[in-house]
Amino acid sequence: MDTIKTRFAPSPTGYLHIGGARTALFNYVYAKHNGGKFVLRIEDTDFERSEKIFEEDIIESLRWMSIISDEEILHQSERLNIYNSYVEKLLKEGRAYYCFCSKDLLEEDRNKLTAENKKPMYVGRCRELKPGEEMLKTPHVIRFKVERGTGSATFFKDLIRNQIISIENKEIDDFVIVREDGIPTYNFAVVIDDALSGITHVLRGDDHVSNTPKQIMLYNALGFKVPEFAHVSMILGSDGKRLSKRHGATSVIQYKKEGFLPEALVNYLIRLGWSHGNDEILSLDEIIKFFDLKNISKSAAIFNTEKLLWLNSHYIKSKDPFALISLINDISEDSQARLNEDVKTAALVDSLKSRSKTLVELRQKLDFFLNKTVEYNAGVINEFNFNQNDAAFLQVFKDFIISLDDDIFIDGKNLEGLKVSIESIKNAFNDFLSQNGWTMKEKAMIIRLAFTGEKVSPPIYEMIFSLGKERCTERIEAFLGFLSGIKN
RNA sequence: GGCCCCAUAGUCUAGCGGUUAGGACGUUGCCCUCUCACGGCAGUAACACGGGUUCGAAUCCCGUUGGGGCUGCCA
Repeated sequence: MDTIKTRFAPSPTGYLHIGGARTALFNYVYAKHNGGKFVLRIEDTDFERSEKIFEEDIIESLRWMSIISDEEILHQSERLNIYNSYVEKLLKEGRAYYCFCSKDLLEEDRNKLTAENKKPMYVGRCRELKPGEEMLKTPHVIRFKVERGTGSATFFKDLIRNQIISIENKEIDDFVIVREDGIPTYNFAVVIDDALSGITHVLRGDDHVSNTPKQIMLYNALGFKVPEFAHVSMILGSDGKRLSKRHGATSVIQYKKEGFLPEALVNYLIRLGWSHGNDEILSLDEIIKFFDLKNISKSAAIFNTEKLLWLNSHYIKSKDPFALISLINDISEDSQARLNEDVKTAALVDSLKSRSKTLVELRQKLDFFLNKTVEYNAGVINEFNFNQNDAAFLQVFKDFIISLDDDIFIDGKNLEGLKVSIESIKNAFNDFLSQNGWTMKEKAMIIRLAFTGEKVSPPIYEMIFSLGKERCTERIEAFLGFLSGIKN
């Protein structure tokens, strides 16, 4: 048996969307599971809509998900003369013919057939034509001559359904294989490329099932070995309709920008339509290890952002804070300050990572720390009836901060040291509270508000550590000032 | 319209002739707790419908309904 080889062949007419990403993933893990090869091919024969930036986006998005081509990436636009030689062959053997019907005429035919409630197909006007030299100088396309024997059908076994799908030839048009501009169409180029590059298994979207018989005819006419086919169901939007921009982010790059980790997207996408028992959390390596076409679902799946967010928060939680800092910096806008890769930032990131579903959200929660000063909001603060006693507490608390041992506030990247520091702050603070007969519960909120201006914040100890003595005392004073302002 | 495909909770799924129909997301309640989270525990909710086949069908067959795809000189 041949070594298994799969491919992902997108057209660079848009950013890589999650449906394509899932197809690429299926191809990649199937090849890898079987010790085979995965290749990428750019189907850029639609010159009108293909753009280089989309191609770059596709490659970069796949690379981000760790999906990398095992061979040089092919471009159909560079293989035009290869296709030509095969067209000649078909023409010579009478398996293809020139068609001079104008687009208007075809349109007319189609309308007529549709009006009669018939399938709009090419009527075969030029099928038996023997054009001379002069005629060939006029605009024409080349069509494949589909065998018309009564009852003739084309079939293939779909590996996902594990079932033969058969389509009668009368349902299939004499489809165009070379356009008027001499560029081959998808159905033609794809067959030649797959055959020539030795693709053994074609895993693609459900939307290609009706193309498959056409392609099989071409494989046979060209004398190529027909590969195996597996058609994966599509991803639908929350309303059960085909996924589109209406459903929010659809491109891989958008998910990256919104703070998703590639592990989460990969895990989500593979579980959308494939399963391994009750396993939910799967690394790429595990997916490759367990992957089997038998476990791919036949039905379409609705994309569910909630579950993706859950997986993303899972992977965020499992990461080292310094790794998170650099991931956040990677996706930060130019206008945003870069996070320092120091233990002060790491302390907060570490406590915030279980509170964030995306990297973007995590970064937002760091705003209070990144900003020079705090904006206090009377509305929020008035929800708590602070009085003179609270102001007095803050004064004492400030003294407590100042009294803290300077050795606690370490620098560098020492996470072990961080644990010790947090423990020291915790112990000192608890002593401070109990000596005065106070509890954490009754004092936490005012401290939180003083440090951040918000009702929600990272834990107090981490904030004391990360802000440091000076910024803590500054904020306490600023808050005290604000409090006296709203009292008057 | 024609052709093809699909059908277990709101969502993703396990199941492959005999199960109290399992897991996960979400959601609800409780516990933990300095806020918010995390975590733990508990609850919630499904075999689209109708016929067969069979001692027995979520599982096999047929039909209905519903959904999706294709019906381009796009891929």
